[in-house]
Amino acid sequence: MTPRAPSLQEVAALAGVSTGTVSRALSRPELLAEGTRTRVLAAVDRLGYVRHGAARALASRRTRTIGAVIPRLGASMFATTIRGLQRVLEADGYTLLLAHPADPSASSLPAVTTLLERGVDAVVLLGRTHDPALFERLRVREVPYVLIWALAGEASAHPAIGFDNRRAGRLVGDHLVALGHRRFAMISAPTQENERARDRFLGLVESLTSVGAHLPAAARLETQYGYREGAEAVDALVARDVRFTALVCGNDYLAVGALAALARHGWRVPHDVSVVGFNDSEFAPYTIPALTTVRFPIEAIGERAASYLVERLRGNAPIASVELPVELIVRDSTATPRRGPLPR
Amino acid sequence: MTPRAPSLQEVAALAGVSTGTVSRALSRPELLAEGTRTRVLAAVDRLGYVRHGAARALASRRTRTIGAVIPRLGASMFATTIRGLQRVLEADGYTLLLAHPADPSASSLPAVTTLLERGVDAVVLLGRTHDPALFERLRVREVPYVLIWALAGEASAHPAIGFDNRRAGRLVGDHLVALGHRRFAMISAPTQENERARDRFLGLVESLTSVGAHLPAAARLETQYGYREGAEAVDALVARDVRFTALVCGNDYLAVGALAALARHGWRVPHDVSVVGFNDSEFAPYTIPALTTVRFPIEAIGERAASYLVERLRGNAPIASVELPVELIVRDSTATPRRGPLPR
DNA sequence: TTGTAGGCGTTATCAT
DNA sequence: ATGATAACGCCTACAA
Repeated sequence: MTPRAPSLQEVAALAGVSTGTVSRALSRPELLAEGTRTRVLAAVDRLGYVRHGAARALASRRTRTIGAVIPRLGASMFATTIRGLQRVLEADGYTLLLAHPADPSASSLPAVTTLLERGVDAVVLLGRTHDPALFERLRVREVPYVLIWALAGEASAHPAIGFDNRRAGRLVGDHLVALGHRRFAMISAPTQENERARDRFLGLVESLTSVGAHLPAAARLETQYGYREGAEAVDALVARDVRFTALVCGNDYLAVGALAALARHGWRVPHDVSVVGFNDSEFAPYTIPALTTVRFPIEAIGERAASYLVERLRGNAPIASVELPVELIVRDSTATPRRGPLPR
Repeated sequence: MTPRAPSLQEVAALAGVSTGTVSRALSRPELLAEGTRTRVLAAVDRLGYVRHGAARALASRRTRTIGAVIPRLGASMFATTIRGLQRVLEADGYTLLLAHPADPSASSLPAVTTLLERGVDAVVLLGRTHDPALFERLRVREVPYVLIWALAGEASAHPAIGFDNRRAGRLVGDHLVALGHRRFAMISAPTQENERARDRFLGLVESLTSVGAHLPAAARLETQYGYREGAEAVDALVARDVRFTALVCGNDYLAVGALAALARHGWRVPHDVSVVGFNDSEFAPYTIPALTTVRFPIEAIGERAASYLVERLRGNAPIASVELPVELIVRDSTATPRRGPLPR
């Protein structure tokens, strides 16, 4: 009648062995004699026994749990990365514990503290900008960690797995410049608080200034990622009477929204305007006519981060930092250069 | 020099009190005398003490952890729901533990087992289709749970929080029928394995058959969610020479991809074809010209599920089942009925 | 190959 | 308001 979950003791009693043997049957079955093992596992099965994680953790000083601090979950790019993480971790018997800062630009220290309380064996941090106290905490406790969507060397010596957003920005700039564009506009996330948006912007500018092309302040809009926002940004550019022949969109949602708005204003892509987007999402907009895209290895980031940590926890010293490749998928190479959109 | 994390003992020693007092200072500070409390908290601070979750869990038989089984993470709809979950849970001191079935249509039982091993206080399950053995496990252990993206009464008496996909399908059908449409096409996820896709489809058909409108087999395409897939589906419909004046897309990614492909084929929306999408993602495509959309409360699902469980864990008996409203956002009401697209 | 027993760091109960 | 102490359920030496 007692609905309490069965314990090791009870399994041991039923199988006629000691608790130690049951424990071994579950974690290192190869150490047991064939007969004992089957008998024990049968008892486990019969009782529907499930190991007690907290007790295991307390005794073994390991939780087989990995924590991840992810702001802006809901933006599907990070969700896809998490899926990569989870897939690999699960294969090694780890579970993923999620935490997020109160607000995307807030400190991750409280989130990390939560994770440490939970006893995570390792931590995944998104981005490169973090409170130094946070790293100190991790160091003191000797908890391995890795940054994702960030690059080592970017003002930090932490292990990191990601790609170069700045290089991606340059890639876009170089492509458009080569097509003959000189007047640009850009819609992006707030560069102040979003380091990835900032890098993409900086890379673009780097490329443009090298050939004397323009990206005047009036042609730069910062907004949240989303279809609606992309469309509204284009409306704003039109309202401001900004002239440009190339529009760079900080991610693919913005790009798709922008395309719709451009069509509404009667501008043809790529005849009147070239449009380029950075492809954060898992739903690649490659087939949208004329939209050129930078493609990122978003799921690979998660997978690599997971393998790195798993290796670390095995006591190995895997390669600490990985820069994954970015790729430009060109859809507007034919028409160069454009007439340029006219004000309304 | 020992990098071991400080324990309750050490804090107690430093503060000159017993471990019990330190424990209370952290969980129920109001029980302590003003002076003792500050003294203890100072010691906590000084040592950088962090509670040991496993030990806490072992002693208190509570982990303050909630598990969620989410297939297809990466599809941003679920990510947004998770964010809702997490936001509310965090406010009550809970942490979210993620698990997922090996493959979206596989049993969730192993995932739930993992979570139970971790000692989760409650479980969130996505969808209504689950192994009965799973519910049995939860019942035996008296672990509260709730289904999300599902409705109670849908062949189950489990607590559930979601919306009626079937009703959403009817909503779309009724709208299009009222506009005068009689020839339909639909692009959706595989209805065999995706219960939400199936419900949307069934609802649509329900509405159509009531007025004798068509949705012939040749006009139904099943594919994965994505821009590319939406575009390819339209190409396939064209290739098959299917005639329709209304196209229903199973989610918004498909819809956006389809719109692009329709444009490529020279069909104007909504002049030649009405297009409707179900809005799963957080990036609402409402501003895309002429795209009519069914909007779902995806984040609210997570929030409600979290509050429900938190209340349950507090020992209350909150309302078990919630049906959230869906909303049709019409963008094609003016033009009725259409000429209908011509084959290529 | 299997059993035994000493922790692991809290919480909760019971005194005081 | 505070202290002492017995669980909590398992893992892991170590012994047999």
